[in-house]
Amino acid sequence: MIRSKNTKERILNAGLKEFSFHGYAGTRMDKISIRAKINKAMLFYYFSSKENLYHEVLTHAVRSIIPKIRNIILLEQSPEGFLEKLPEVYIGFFTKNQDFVKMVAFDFVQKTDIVKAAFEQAIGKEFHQGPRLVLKKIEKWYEKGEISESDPLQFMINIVSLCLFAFIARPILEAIFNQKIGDEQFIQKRIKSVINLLKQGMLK
Amino acid sequence: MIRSKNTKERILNAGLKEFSFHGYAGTRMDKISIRAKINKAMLFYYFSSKENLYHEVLTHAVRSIIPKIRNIILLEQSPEGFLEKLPEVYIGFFTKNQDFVKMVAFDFVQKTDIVKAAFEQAIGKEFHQGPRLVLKKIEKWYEKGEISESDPLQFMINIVSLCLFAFIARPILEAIFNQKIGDEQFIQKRIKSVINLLKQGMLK
DNA sequence: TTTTATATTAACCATATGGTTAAACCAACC
DNA sequence: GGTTGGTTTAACCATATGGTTAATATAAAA
Repeated sequence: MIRSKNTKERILNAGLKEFSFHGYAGTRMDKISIRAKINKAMLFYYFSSKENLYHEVLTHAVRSIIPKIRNIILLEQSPEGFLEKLPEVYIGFFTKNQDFVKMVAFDFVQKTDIVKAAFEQAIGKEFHQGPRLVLKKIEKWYEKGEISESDPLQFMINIVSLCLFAFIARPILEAIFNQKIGDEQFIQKRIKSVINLLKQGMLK
Repeated sequence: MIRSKNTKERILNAGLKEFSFHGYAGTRMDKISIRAKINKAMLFYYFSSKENLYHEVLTHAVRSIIPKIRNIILLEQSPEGFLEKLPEVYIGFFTKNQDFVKMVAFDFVQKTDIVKAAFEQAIGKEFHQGPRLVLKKIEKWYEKGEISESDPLQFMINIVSLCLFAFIARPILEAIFNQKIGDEQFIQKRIKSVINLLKQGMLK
């Protein structure tokens, strides 16, 4: 036992990298094993199947982001604070976890069941309650006349779009506009731009 | 000849559907042939390889969107008009071409070379010139004091993010917020919300 | 009607790929 | 030292998959 107790973790890391580069269908089990520097059979020894490994990799990654976001999303009581802190935390996380973002992005497009399941499992009951509470909170802000967007869903989509899209579409944006995206300078500009737009555009 | 002169088109349509559902790696050639109701060998007879078929499907689709966007993006001279018309055209197109959006979205994440090549081929020289001109135009708007965002790249990313993200992330957004996205009502709300946010948030 | 060139198909092929197995390995416990 | 039980590996397997081929069907030209 314990011959190399980090084997499982090595597989998880290698899996994240491979899945994020090639998506579920495009990922090869032996490539993962090569990256993890172990025999391919170990993948099945520890994770029994490709689908299960994928699920575990995803759950593993999701668990690391939830707490950070939850605090802001649930605790922040003013729309100003909400619109100032969320972009910073979101973008900061996405910048430092581009593999994770890529992997989830693949699932945005389809395979929703697996991401959904991973989120549900990682978050627990709050998975359903959380979003509902947030939407309610936003609704109240509008009723009190603190924000100009009447539809809380649109309000949230606006925020998430601005924070996430650039990092998902990074390669194509770089190709079209012929500029580097993702370096420190860009990140700082992006955060500022998003916060400005959101505050000026949605606060009353 | 001409036994069924729409065979090629049938393949392209079936290809678009399959690629948009499963991505490049996840798409099976025989599934395409089944959907197109022809023998699998026809795919190779007309398109010689999976990669080439993918490329043709993409180019085919890209060609249909370019002219619409180009007009607004190049001809519109006022930031108000720009921010009012772009979201309507973008979102309108994305709504009516969700398969295309899905397919390109897969490539956003990686495989950029192929999308880029398809765009380049479909657009021609303007591929490089177009974006540069737009950025310059935006820069001038800022210099004249007509908009508040100083960085033209951020300006464009803000617009595209707000227009596109919801349609790419649709499945996961529906799962998290437990609401339908994509019906006529949502689309109209989305267009309004985006235009409002952009005008209020970026115009001076 | 025969010829010709394209369109279409069923059967086939080589290889890639997810997954299995049986044996070897190795650390700890007796 | 020998036994035990989790760990690791090389070799193997069944099937899926992109791609080919050779034969056939068919519309139009001769």
